[in-house]
Amino acid sequence: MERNSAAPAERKCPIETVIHILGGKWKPLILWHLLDSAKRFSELEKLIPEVTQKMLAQHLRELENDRLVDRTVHPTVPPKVEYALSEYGQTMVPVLQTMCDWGEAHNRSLAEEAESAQAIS
Amino acid sequence: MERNSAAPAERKCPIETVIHILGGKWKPLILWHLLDSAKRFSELEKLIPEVTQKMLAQHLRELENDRLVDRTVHPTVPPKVEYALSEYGQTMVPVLQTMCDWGEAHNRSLAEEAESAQAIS
DNA sequence: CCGTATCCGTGGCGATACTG
DNA sequence: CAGTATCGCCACGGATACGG
Repeated sequence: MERNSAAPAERKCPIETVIHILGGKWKPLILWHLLDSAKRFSELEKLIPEVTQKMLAQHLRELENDRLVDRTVHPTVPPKVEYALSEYGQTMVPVLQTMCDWGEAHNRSLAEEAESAQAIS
Repeated sequence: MERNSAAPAERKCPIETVIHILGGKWKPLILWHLLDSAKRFSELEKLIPEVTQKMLAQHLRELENDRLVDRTVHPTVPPKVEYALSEYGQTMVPVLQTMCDWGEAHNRSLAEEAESAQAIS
């Protein structure tokens, strides 16, 4: 591991920090799904069908280490574990939102481009 | 290549799009340095000493393909090439800014944490 | 000065099987 | 249900050398 949490490197631009923290393939998706409410492990698996158990577990660990999500274990049988955006994780919401807005606009402009290209042919 | 530009995958969350576009190791840094003014290839090399020519060239090409930067060739001897944030690239500024702000705040809270840990010992 | 070409190592990620 | 363990691919990225 060692790619997350307390990287000793000096970062000229703080953007690097963000990239580093949600640099996993599924990190943003996971956070996105946790935005509205806490989710169980199996729920996240269903919400993101393409992700493997390994990566889901690994990314959740890293997000937990970075204090962005809280992991709550209910001592029941069968075991029940819930993941929620931590108070600190809430501070990431504007970042997620801004990125999401831009992504939407970008996708729309791509769609328009494809449309006008089709109009030519 | 093939990792950038016109990915056919359906993206549930537009955040994926952003991640995809500035998913390179040096992309955010490059854009960051282009924020205030256009830069030459060699200037960017000096501003980001750790980056290799290969990666700098590769990332600049991808950013150009994604319409985020404009590449201007001055037909002089010796050749002079300038890279600038395109008009479309300007729309990315708020994203960069938000991420940067969060990164700063995060680094600060990490520093405080280290400080209080030191106070104990 | 501004790149491209080639070789190669690292690690992110997937697939599968196993455990408390 | 909620994970861990192990194996292996391959794309990302670094180093070096070469071309316009």
